[in-house]
Amino acid sequence: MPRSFLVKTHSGHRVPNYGQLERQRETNGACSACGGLVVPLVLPDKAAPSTPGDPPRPWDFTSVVAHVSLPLPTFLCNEEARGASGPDPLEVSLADPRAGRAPGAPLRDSLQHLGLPPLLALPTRWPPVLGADGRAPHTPGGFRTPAALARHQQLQCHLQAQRRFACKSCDKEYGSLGALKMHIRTHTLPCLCAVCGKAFSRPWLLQGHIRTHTGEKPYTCPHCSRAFADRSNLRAHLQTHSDTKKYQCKRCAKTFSRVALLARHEESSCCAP
DNA sequence: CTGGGGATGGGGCCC
DNA sequence: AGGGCCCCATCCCCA
Repeated sequence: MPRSFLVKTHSGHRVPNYGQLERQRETNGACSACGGLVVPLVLPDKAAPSTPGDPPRPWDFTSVVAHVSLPLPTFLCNEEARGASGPDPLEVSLADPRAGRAPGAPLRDSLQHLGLPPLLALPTRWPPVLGADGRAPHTPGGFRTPAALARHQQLQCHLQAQRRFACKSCDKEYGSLGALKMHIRTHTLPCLCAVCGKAFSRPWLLQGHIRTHTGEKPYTCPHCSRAFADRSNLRAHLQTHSDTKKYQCKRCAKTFSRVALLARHEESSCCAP
């Protein structure tokens, strides 16, 4: 059996000393070539006695040190992991220090080559050094505990809700950069009328204005054949043909075709109780 | 005072 | 990301 990837065994004490391994990692646990981690790995020990049918016992495993090309996240933030090409948890290479470099074959292939079941066990305590927020370094979206992930997602949700895009020319704020850019055009007025020089914020506003010069009225009322240059004005006109006006006075129940007419009525002329 | 046309502004959505 | 479009709103003016 080719076991050239084995660089350390714990024949004296079957249970690996993770504290020692972690101290080793802190001192020289990073791969000098790619910065990946060198972590303890538990593989079945074919030499250990085992009873068929019995669950494997700790002493049935041999702990080795393996080269992991990327640290494995424990809990992923969906938002941050989306779009990121994170490593397949099984795409882990085993290092052979005697060869001087990682063999390149994924751990899954190595285990299969050895006739071993895929990834019997990764040690439960091989965490990389974690930040104060529980996030594993070099692992976008990776967290050590569900609680750390939940805290992170709650914070991200809060920050997203708080994110506003403010206009520097006035005090308006918007929820997206696109909305802010659209608003900024109302200050810059980049669309100029070639006839009178009047400036507009958007091209279609300029087009509507140009119709005042050309007299074009492309929107025709189907009831009276009256034509309009603006669709909104046609819509307002259509209200005049309607029996039921859209806006109604709450005091006298009189209806109006426009909200402005209703407001004017309520402010000045409505005397009903 | 009322009704309505004309012109324009601006946010949001879709492609 | 940007343009086109929709919809709503507002102001001005006139009959």
